[in-house]
Amino acid sequence: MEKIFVGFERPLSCRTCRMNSLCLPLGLDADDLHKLDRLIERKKPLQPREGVFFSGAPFTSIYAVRSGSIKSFCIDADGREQVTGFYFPGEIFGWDGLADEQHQNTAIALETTSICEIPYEQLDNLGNSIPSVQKYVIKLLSREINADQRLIALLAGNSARQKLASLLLSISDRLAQQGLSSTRLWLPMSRGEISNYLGLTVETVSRVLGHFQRRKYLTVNKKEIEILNKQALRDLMHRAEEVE
Amino acid sequence: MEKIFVGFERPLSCRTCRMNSLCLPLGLDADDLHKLDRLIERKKPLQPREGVFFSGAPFTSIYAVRSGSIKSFCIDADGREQVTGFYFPGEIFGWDGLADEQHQNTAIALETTSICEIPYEQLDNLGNSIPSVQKYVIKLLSREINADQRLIALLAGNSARQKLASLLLSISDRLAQQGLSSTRLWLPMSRGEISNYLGLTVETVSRVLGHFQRRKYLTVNKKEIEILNKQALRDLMHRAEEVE
DNA sequence: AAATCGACCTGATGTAGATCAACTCAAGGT
DNA sequence: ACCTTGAGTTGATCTACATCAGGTCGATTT
Repeated sequence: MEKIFVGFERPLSCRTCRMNSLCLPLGLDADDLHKLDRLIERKKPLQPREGVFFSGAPFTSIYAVRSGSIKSFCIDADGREQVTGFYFPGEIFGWDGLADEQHQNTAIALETTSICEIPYEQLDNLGNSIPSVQKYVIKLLSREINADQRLIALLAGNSARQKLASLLLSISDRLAQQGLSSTRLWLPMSRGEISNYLGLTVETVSRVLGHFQRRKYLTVNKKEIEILNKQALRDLMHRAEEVE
Repeated sequence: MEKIFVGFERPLSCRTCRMNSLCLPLGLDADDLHKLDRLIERKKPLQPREGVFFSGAPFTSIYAVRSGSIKSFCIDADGREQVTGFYFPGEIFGWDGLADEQHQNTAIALETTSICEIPYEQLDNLGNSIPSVQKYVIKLLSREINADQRLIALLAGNSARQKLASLLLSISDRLAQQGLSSTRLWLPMSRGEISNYLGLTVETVSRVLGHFQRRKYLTVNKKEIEILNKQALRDLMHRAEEVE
């Protein structure tokens, strides 16, 4: 009684999913993979702005992005939204609910997005019989910690140009990992979401993009970015000053 | 064949350690607790500025602070130090090495500090036979993620006053958790370390402390802080503006 | 006790990025 | 076709914080 997927994408199982080297590369044998397969729910695609989970909701699952993109954010004490992450295909999100069994963040789709839902309790049970599953969960969590700490370092000690260069390069790298172009990118999030994430204002993001364009580091066409001089952006992140 | 601890502190075992409700509250029975006990090394106290592990070193263990305090930091591409965390008694650090089996950060003692070393491989093995150990490791990691995300929100969207108020309240709360005073605190780190952590300069930290003092929110005497009006600091974090 | 040093404070000035305001442009709606 | 709406850009101005430049103080050295 195989579950049949009816959308426009058809990774019928984790076995044939082109993400499986990114998403849950557990080194499972065919039998275990089958077990994993059965617990993962391939949900129907999310509409743009549709929510995956909401702040305060009980934690039940983690999620893998299959296509599209996700932003997660929290609302702090004074009611302002704070974007905490963007997630692209092959990436896993939703860990924020694990500590207190209740989500801290809200996660919404930035565009039409399909995701796999992985019920945590079942993953946990699977982990009891297959030790590598637990280990992989731990590895994913520690990667999230490293990513967050990189962001902390970025926010604490860098200029607007450095922050934006860093974000663009990060997105470029992450898209490249799934075999997409690393130089022509489509930004699924708005300028407001970028600026919020980086601790800047929309105007500054706009001006920095203009600056990069004048310098011929890239071209901007609405949400489409073409990176022309990746090295210049990389240099910018290291040397604090730009050479004229 | 009990292990005898010869320092000036004597939590002979996790069983009698006054931290055990914070450090590893695993709900283990006497037998399992004994197993845990045997793998934990209680190291001799660290001198101020002495290192626990260094960036690039292979990951072998995680560590619990028994007394004193730790700062962790990384050196980014352009050679600048970036403080990524402060750790107080009852808190666990060292997770940053798990993802790549190699530490991203360096951790040093801020004062005379004693720590417990928990070899990760052995903890992992213990986890194979006692499921709650794995689960607790996962919980600790997800707490670290939540803490990092709070810091991200703080760095991205707040003023110098809000950042400093937030740090002081966080330290106050964490000291209170171990039954110490939440109003009289000793800051083990320098102004430079605080400013670096918060993405500010020493001068700004100094001026903000001066400002808080003039407002009678607290008194400052070198590294000794007495909080006089905790509510004012809390208000500051929420309402962006101060009432005159 | 004089000199050195490092951590911290304080004042004057500079500036990156915020804020305020006006405008363009594309997408819907009527 | 006209109006509305919201995202994005651009320019003028403002300001929180950085930077620069002295200071004080206490600990350590000579």
